[in-house]
Amino acid sequence: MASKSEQAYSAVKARISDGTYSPGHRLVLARLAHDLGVSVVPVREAIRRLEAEGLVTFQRNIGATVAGIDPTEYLYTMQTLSIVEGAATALSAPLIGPADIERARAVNDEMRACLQDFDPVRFTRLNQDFHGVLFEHCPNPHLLDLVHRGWTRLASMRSSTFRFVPGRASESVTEHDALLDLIGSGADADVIERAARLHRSATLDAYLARTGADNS
Amino acid sequence: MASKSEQAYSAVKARISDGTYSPGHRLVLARLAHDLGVSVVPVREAIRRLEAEGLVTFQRNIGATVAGIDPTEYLYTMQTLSIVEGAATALSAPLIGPADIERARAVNDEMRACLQDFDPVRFTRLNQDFHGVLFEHCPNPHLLDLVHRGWTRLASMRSSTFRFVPGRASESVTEHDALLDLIGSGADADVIERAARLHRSATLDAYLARTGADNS
DNA sequence: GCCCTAACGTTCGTATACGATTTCATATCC
DNA sequence: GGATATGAAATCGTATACGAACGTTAGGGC
Repeated sequence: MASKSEQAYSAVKARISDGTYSPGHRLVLARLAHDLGVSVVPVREAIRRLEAEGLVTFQRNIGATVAGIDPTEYLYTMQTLSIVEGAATALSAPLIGPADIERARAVNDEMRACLQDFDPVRFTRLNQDFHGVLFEHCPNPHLLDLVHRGWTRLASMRSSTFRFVPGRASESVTEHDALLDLIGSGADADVIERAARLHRSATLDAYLARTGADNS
Repeated sequence: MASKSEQAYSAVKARISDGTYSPGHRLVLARLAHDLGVSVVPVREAIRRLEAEGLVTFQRNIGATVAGIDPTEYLYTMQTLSIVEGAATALSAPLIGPADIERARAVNDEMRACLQDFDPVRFTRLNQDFHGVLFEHCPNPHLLDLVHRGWTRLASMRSSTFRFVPGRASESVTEHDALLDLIGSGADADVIERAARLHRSATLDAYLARTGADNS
């Protein structure tokens, strides 16, 4: 059995990711401890871990709250993610075989099929599966960890994802195919890195364009 | 006054960075608590934070040990650092003014002077100061945080730094000047990013060449 | 009517205590 | 003699308890 700390960590993280605890929600240690059936010490540890990942903000003698979806935070996260995802893709590319590309292609076809009856949660999941196949052979686990942290952060503010820019989803699927072509043809690492980075930052640009339009 | 957790965190981190606790050193909670004059709960929190930063490894029901200087870990950290430093430099470049460049140049001159009577600790500190000036205006705090985490990781295994490849230090100083020239001349972000990334990965390459020579 | 102050309740911070798990040494059996 | 089981010691994991800090509200003074 996992430790109580792990339980608390997973439980709170899940509730943040699925939206049960919205941004700004106050996380009272004693209350969480009661709800989860454990004492406050493991809950404290869980909260501090979540703080280290940027999912909650913690103020001494005040308490923890679920981290907000500040647009600038979103920008920072997406920009950082574009950098580490791009590098991780480029590093992984030489190790990706034809079988992997076939699997990625299959996932991408599912994403294309998902464009009708658009389900943002399912689409996001498939998107992670797609890039997961690419990163499977990533030779640098540290870099991969940074990618996963970025994904987790995005999940906690997932109201800011594809849901907001539906047109971006179909572009994304097209770019996936192009990326697979590049990898399959053994393109230079520089070219692959640039493509992967732009793939992510284009989503950010679409978001910025949309919010810019809203403000005008 | 800072909380006991903070005290414990800073104290243990400092002792890891300055080498008091060498890699592999076992960190016993009760012992640390006694030495620091606090109880075990704050020490636990401190250890978990250090674990999140990768400075210590923690095994359930077994305990914590100072993270090792596994050569592959060094490789991962340096490679990741080359990526995030490169990107951070490129993002910061447009915001760096002539006064900043002058300051960076002054720090680099200090580094050049430091090449005689080589003091690796001082040199590493000046190196961080140099890049610190460059990152001062970095528009993405997340990215900057990743850079700082990388530096901290390197500090914990600083026996793997310039001390091992003395010839690399003078190259580094020369590259610093070239980098400042690039930034001052308003070069493209791509060019600056590539130069900054190579600047870091060249140190890694020098290390790999040296250890490779040792093994043959 | 408004502001300042003080007391209250809520929540966090830390210490202590006890139960759970692992490890190592020793003794016993094959 | 070697391998395995058993015990004790060490260490971690968690619960509970109490003290400290913060925010809020009620009361009094201006």
